[in-house]
Amino acid sequence: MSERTLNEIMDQRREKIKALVADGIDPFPHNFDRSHLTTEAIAQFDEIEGQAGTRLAGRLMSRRVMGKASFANIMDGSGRIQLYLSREDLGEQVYSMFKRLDIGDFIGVNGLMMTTRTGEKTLKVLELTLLSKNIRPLPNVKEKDGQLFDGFEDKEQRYRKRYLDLIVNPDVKETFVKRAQIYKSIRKFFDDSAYLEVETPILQPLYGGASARPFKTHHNTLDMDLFLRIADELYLKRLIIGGFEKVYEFSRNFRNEGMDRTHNPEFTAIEWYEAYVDYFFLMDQVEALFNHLAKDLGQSEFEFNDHTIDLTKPFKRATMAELVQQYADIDLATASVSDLLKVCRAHQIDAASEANYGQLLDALFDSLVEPHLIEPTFVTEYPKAISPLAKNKRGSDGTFVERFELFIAGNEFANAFTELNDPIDQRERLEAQAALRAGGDEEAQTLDEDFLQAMEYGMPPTGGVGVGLDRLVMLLTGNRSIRDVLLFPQMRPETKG
RNA sequence: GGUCGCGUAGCUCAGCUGGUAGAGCAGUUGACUUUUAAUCAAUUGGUCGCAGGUUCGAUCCCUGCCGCGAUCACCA
Repeated sequence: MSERTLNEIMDQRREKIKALVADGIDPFPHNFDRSHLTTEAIAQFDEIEGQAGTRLAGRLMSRRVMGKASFANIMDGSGRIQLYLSREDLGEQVYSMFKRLDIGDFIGVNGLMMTTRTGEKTLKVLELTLLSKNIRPLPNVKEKDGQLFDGFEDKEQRYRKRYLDLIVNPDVKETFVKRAQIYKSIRKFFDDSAYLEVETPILQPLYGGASARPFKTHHNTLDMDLFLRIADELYLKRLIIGGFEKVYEFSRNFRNEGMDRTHNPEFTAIEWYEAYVDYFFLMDQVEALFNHLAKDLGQSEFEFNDHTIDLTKPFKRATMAELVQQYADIDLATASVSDLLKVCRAHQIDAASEANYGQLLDALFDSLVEPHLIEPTFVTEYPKAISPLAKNKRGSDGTFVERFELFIAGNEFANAFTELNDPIDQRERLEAQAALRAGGDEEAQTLDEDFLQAMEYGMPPTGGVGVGLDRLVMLLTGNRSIRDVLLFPQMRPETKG
């Protein structure tokens, strides 16, 4: 990093500030009254053309000085507009101040709309006010007809300095505007169905509701360790027990695990719970939610991971066993645990020799089936062994539970079950998880005594769903990396050497 | 965590399997009153990611480290 060169540029700009102050110009005034956004001024051109008093503000993005007259572009939150400035209109002093401005400065202008010889709607500037001085050079970007030249493309720097990315790369802004639309659309979906939006603790004395390793922190006054939540499930269920019959939460979760294209240490899930419904209801509801999102975004097909996904067609449904049977080519009606282990070994699938039927089925599913699930597909009937919070499949021998996951383009998008509400069964299952933990499984769930007590007071039949929101945003915005849908993705600290 | 690739000016990139670096833009100075990646002329700017090693000599070859990307393993 050549600090020296950069410092020269920055020194020059600091000197400019001193010179401006010496001339009685405030480089950082406190406000500016705008009459229009840049895009409004263009859209309302016919009404305001030629009328003085059009006041715009924004960041100076480019400049073309031709002696006594200049063109420039400013950018505000809505877009860009061209300015025309001349010595004749501004006077010697202001015009020469303009010539000493830098790309990146904020300015306010007052003038009138006109059309240039080449037909571009342009503000002819009669008054110019410096609003904020830049001292650090912006990435140098040329733009023509919406096309960018040179630009700011270093992925690492774009994530580290997202503010620059937002200034310079317009589609980045679009992704986050869309993310906000998606949140709004989800809220509307649930609010319109009489759901209550709730907030539950992020700092938890025990963590649960998912299988993952947590972040740990410490509260000084209480002198106790706390965990950042890995899921909000157990708290939402307490609310169902408490009598809120439909609740949802946008839950920022934290998992102390690996990072890659689809995993950030903190991420957002939406979870919702509804009393008296089962997973059949939830499947229809999830499908309706995805439909609703597609409709709100005005789109039915989405490009994601090299696939075109239609969210408005009916989603497929199949049991996990059917899919494993199909893709692993085994007859599950007769296959024993050791048969499943053999198939795992044959496909080089990592499986412990003491793994049970459910774990092996899940391992086969992950490796052999998941990648094939491109069209939206509900996979139903999960093994009980990997689902400690889900209710037994009705009319079955207890191997399977009433659970489904939604897969799109080989990725999981939703996880839901008919919730286990039998406090005796729940206690046994969490005790089994605790035994696994004692045996060294760091991801096994903890036994939350307060949660079990809550359930002992009685919990109605309930259905619950979790959807990974970041992945959903990836799907709906066509981004391949979770970092592209998070404004400030987690990065390793940048150190010298 | 494993494997592969990348890291050169503020930005975008060249740099011959070794002789201590170039361009465009940005910046600075000058010309130019309808340009739009404005143009023209001149000019500043570099610990070539960091640390070692090989060599008379390293941006280039080797080793380690740091960061990023892709991919595999685990998770949403």
